[in-house]
Amino acid sequence: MIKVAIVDDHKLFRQGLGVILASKEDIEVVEKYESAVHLLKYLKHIDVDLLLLDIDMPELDGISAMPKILEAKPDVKVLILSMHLSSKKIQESVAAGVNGYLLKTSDDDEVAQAIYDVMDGKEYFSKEAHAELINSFRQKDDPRYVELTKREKEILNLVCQEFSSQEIAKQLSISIHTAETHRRNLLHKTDCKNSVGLVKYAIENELI
Amino acid sequence: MIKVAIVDDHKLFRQGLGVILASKEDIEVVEKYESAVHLLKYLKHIDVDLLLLDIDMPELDGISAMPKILEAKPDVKVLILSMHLSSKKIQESVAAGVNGYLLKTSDDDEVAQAIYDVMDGKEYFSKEAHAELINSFRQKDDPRYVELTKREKEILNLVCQEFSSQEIAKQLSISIHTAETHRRNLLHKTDCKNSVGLVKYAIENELI
DNA sequence: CATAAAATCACGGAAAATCATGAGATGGAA
DNA sequence: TTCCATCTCATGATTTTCCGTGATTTTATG
Repeated sequence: MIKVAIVDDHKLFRQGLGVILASKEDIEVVEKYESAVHLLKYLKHIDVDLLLLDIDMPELDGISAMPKILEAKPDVKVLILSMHLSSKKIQESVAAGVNGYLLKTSDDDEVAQAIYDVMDGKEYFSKEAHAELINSFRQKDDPRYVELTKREKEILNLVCQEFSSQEIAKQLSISIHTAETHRRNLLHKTDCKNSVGLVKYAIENELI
Repeated sequence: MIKVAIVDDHKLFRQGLGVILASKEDIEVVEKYESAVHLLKYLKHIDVDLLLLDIDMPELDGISAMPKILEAKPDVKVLILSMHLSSKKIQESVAAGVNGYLLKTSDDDEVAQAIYDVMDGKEYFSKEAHAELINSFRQKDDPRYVELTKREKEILNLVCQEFSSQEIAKQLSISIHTAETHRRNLLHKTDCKNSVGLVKYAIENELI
């Protein structure tokens, strides 16, 4: 029997998925947690083979929790089960060390298949996740696409908090000229006309 | 038996909730639909007492579908089952004629109770939904809260499209002074420091 | 019609953002 | 070590935004 734990803040979803998986051969739902924080509290002391992990959760999201999850239980397999079809989320998930990525639009058979695959040492990414990744690579070939540097993201964040360049400079202990240079570079890189565009860019790309 | 249909784009959720509700006395899950569009296609010809309706769905969201739902089946009861705890959504739902509002964080017992209540001719709003509504009323009593005028929303839209006051004035064939006055008033009304705040306000309040 | 709300226009000035350009310092990768 | 990206700082100019204030016209509504 594969021992599975479900981590999702929607109780109805936890309950429903639990019932569905319980009817599968070889799969046993041993635990359910309403948040990554709850999971981490008990993870070390429970016997579990695989986690079905949601991303959107209060306090601590699934991806951010990955380092601590792997620290507490290095051998546990992790399947992301998210509603988001976003290349950024998928990439972050992979970088964080998950073994697969599924959508909540999938059905019980796909979840079961993913669990079997992952427990077999393979990876499992849903068809949609795959397509989304491929698509995002195309975008990267787009000359408009550019990565922002760490510092630029930092400045962007402060801009989005309605701080002026002067205030940003003060907070980061840099010259206002530097802050303004970063803003200028941000405008160029993102191909925006003004800070209004920057906010929208930041929101669209989930940088804030 | 109460005949219930589930409308949600997450198949896992539909399946899970279906299994859970099937185990309840007096409740029979007769149909499941992956979108409001699918529901509307068949609604007229099926025998159903109550809909468990999600809000976030591709093509047509649950709230926007309400007029057509009630047109196709005026006597059907509708329970919103959403992940969003947003006073705006709740208000829109009520205005659209739903009989209750539940969160996906609730459990099977609450859903069942809500179904019984609604079929009894009562309404059912979860504790959280209630609290959120009360809270939003407080905000309305807050002197900071003000409705934006039609023209202001128009200007806000253009601001959010990265237009300068000059360009806005040109597009609307008004003086730049007028455009600036509107922007000034927008900043005051929304209690923002600069246009960056305006964009965020517009996005949060779904004005763009 | 009267009153209020909304939309319009205007002036002057301070602050901030945007643009063009150049250049030194740093730290990591080839 | 050389090279490159990043981060840093700077000057000078122009445009845009933001603020305070006040006023007229238009529109909606009781």
